[in-house]
Amino acid sequence: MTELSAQYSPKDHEGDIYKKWDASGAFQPNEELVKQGKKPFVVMLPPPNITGVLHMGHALQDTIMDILVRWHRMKGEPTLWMPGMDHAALPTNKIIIDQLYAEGTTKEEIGRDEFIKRTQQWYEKTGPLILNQMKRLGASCDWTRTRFTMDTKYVHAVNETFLAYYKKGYIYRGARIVNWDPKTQTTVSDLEIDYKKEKTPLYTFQYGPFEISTSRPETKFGDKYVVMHPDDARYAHYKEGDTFQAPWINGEVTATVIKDDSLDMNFGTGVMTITPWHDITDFEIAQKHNLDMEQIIDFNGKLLPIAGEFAGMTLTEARPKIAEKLEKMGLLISVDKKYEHNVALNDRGKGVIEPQVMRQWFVDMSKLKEETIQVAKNNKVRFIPDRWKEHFIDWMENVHDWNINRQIWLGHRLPVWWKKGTHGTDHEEGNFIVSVDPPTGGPEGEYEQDPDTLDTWFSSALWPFATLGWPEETADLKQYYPTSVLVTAREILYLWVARMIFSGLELVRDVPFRDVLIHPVVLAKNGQRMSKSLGTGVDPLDLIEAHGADATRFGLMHQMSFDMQQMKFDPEAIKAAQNFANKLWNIARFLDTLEDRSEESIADSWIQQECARVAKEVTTLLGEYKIGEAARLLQDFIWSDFADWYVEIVKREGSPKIARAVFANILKLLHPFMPFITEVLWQHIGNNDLLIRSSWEFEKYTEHKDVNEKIYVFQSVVAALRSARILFGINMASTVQIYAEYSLPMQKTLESLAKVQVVAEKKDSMRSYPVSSGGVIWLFSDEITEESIAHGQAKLDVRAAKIQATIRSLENIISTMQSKAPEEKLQEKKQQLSDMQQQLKDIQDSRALLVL
RNA sequence: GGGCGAUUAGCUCAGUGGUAGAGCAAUUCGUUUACACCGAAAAGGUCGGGGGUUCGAAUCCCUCAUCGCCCACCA
Repeated sequence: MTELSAQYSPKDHEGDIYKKWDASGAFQPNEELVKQGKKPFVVMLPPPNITGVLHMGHALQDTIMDILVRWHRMKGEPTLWMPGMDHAALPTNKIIIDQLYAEGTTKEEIGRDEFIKRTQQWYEKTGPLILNQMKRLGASCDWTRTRFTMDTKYVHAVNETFLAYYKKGYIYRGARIVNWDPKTQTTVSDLEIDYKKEKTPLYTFQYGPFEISTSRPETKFGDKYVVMHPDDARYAHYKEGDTFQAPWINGEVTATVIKDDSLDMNFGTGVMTITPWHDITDFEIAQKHNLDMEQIIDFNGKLLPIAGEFAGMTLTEARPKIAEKLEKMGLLISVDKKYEHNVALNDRGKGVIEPQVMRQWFVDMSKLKEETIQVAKNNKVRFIPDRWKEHFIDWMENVHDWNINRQIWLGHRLPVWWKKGTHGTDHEEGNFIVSVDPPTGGPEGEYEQDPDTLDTWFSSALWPFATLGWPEETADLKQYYPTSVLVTAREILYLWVARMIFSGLELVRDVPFRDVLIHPVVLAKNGQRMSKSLGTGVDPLDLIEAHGADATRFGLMHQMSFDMQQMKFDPEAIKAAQNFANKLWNIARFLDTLEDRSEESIADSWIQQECARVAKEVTTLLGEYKIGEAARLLQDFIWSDFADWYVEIVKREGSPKIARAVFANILKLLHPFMPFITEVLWQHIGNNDLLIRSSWEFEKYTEHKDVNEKIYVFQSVVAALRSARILFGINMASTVQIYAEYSLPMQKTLESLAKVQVVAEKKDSMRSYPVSSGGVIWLFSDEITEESIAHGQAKLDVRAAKIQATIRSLENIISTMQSKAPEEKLQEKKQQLSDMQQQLKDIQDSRALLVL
């Protein structure tokens, strides 16, 4: 057995241990067990962006998954944690375009094929970075099954999905208003928009007989409808369809009155004009009433010829000029400069969204949502914490159709083939074929593939089954679908989780996972978002480097609870966890030096019993996903009970053999949380097998009240002696004589631990001191002086006052409980009261004796 | 506008009706069969404010305040 260094140095072990695990095949599910019919435990890694690097959110999420996975593996379940990456269409697209720009070229210049080649090269270069970072953290994924959303098979699954949805009529092409981002030249889904508050002047203009307010005069060129609420008394004399002439920006217009109940009568004048092509609610009104629509703004955010003299200007240029012109025409009534409204920005790149009416591909959600709502309602998919269930159902019930195509080159190209020259024209109808493979020949001539690609989430939605081989009926798919639990962040509940559920239900006919575990958001300690620009970011790899992977994991778990929506991350927690790891290390080091003796003490029974209790509780807690609580319980048990009490006792009496056996169980219990150090120590104490593959089996817990009682007396006597020593100012080095009126458990050990000598008879010169478990002990030391007695008296008064307060409250409780509470509870309180009264008496007695 | 969460010791947080807790920091003491990344002791809190229910509230209810997040988006 090699000697352990005085301190645990993670760097000396983590790399080797990880290699051992990986080489042993422990990361792969045990297929034998699957064949025997054992239910597998399966987790899909939410695929990180291939462009990404590990941040604290990942570290938290990966640790949670790894703990669950390691625990289930130890419980003897065939366990699969499937890793992979997402192609991250938008961020990668931007990176490649920037690279091309730096080289003085553009994507148009190099062409689509070359562009795709470049992205593939780039993927190969950066590919595994984040997965390798996960390995540093100890993630026990089955790397032989690593998947990427651009794998050939995965691409096939995406195409098959599109085809399947199309055949069922769930995918349609239609002219709808979409969120267009002129900056990145693509559409964006509703979920990927951020709103920013901005102060914008709110202009009120005269429009025929009406006053209308707008913050966007630059969109108003083509407005020819005024809308008001049908119940608005102010405008009751106008009828739907009435027309009137109004002088407007570029001359006289004929406007029509429309009544619609979606209007807010209390806003402004209660009348507005609409711009259906560039405003979502206006579009809805126009559709409802079958009104004309006209495009005002082009796809670069510039005004079209309809704007007359303003054509070609950007919106920001045009706005003040138009307001000025209307003012000169005498149509400007007022300007509210303090008006605040929300500006829609693209999450990625922060381009200002300019709604446009475009022909796009949509997924019709009306049918798909039904079953998804059902599985949430009947808990076939459980949300943890369950408060998210209602949110989820609410959102699902109000879900809009999903715009799935994007105007970028990077991603999964739509399996749609257009008769040459028809895409994007007015002759689209009937001129396309949806097919995984390109249509061959045909009398109609050549086809060309739709230029657009699919929303990244369209492919991510297939993750739980496309990774397992769907649409083929592979063995993996049969064995490992549905998966057990999805661990994810709140922010992608709709974006991703919802879409996986309806995709799984629709395509594989079962839910993709049973439980959805939603973890808190990691914030900086001051409550700010972690970000590089704010300087609040913490790099988990720096933490691993400085404190070790185990400490990083354990520190995070120690701080975490699923009940929180956010956790303010304190790096001190990682440092504390490092100290804990070192403590564990040194316990092992001490046990090495302990020579065998063939005796047992009650402390041995006690620690075995406590370990069994903790094992039982940790098992229960993990089963309820209470990982933070389990971590805290383990640390408390190992540090306070095992190290501070039991190890001190076993130095002096008892069975080193039992000490080692309990320690081995501790390593097992702690392994899911701190895999590296526990594995190192497991090897060190002479195990040939790997801890990662050991079994989660422990002694059955049975409570021995007599043992507990003796340990309690022992601990309280030792504590009393320590207090007394300080109170009476007795030097730590000198031995104190004591006499107790009752038998002391583990007397020899107690003498050594508390530096006392137990004498057989009470001497007159002894001073009394109360023990919290009841009774007094008597002690003598030459060092007790008049002054220290006075000090002791004062302290005892303080303690007596506290006990008196407790007694009063207990008496209160008992007197009011008499009639209502159950007898058992009453007895418990009565017992507590009599204990307290005894303690108070002991203190009063000892105080009196001190005065003597 | 709607919703969710948080508010407990200097800091980060446990604590779901019955004697207010942990870790870290700060204080004092201490090298003893591993660990000073340690041990021991002592200190620190009218549980965000107000009201209510109850014999009894950090805990349940109402209300207000502050902070954070999510959803919707109204000219």
